[in-house]
Amino acid sequence: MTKAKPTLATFVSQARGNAGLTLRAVEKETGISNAYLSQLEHGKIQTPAPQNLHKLASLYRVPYEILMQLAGHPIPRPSSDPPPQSVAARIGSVTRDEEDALVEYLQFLRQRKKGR
Amino acid sequence: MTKAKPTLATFVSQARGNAGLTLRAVEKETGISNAYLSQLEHGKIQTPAPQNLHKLASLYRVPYEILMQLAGHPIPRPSSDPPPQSVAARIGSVTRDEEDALVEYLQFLRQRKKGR
DNA sequence: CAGGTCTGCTAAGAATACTTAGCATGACCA
DNA sequence: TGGTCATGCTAAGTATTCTTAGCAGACCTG
Repeated sequence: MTKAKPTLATFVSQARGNAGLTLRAVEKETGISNAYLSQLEHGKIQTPAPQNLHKLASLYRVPYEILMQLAGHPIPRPSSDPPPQSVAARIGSVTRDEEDALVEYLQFLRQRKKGR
Repeated sequence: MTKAKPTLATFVSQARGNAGLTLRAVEKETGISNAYLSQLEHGKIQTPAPQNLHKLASLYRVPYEILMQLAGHPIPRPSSDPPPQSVAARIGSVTRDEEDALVEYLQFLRQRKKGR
């Protein structure tokens, strides 16, 4: 019952194994050097670029989101973001129309400041 | 009425303007150095880390996805092809770790669908 | 003016993603 | 045996993100 969470390294390594591809085959397909792929599968890379994760995801046919998550990258969610602290304090909770008006006002302030 | 397609630099710069924040205020909130923010707003940074884009997105109250897109990072396709059938076809031979990851992914999908 | 603070900017350095070059092992074949 | 290839790995170098340190101008206040 080991629910050991997979690391990015092990996940990518096993995914390649399942696909039955060699490092150099992956290199040929993705343009990512086999040396780098080896390092990646040995956990020596902390945060690979999303671009590369995407290439590997489509090649291995695994969800891109999972690689992103395992890499520690924030995943773009359709759900809205929580209210930001400092800005929230500045503008409080407002309707969308009020927010638009406030944005205009802030732009005006900034513009005037620049004019000086 | 010509809506010029914004670069990441201009977008982030204007977003900060709209929020009425200084570079150092953003630094204080996000932990990203003001020097780097300045470079970012002048187009001297090509692909900022998603982690940093996420911080800026929530602070400026702009969609994270937009920043990702402007930065050239691949974004997960909304719901067009959530479960890759190639993996499903292979499920009989996946490892336990991969199975766990798949379960996580399905939970993520359900939650997202529920979210909005 | 003199001194202080706030703003944005840049030069230089540190950290690290990623590549190039090449080594070691093993399989296959004459 | 000897040769050639395929495979994975590592050392060293390059490129780029991100930080630290500090400068220059604008705005105050005395």
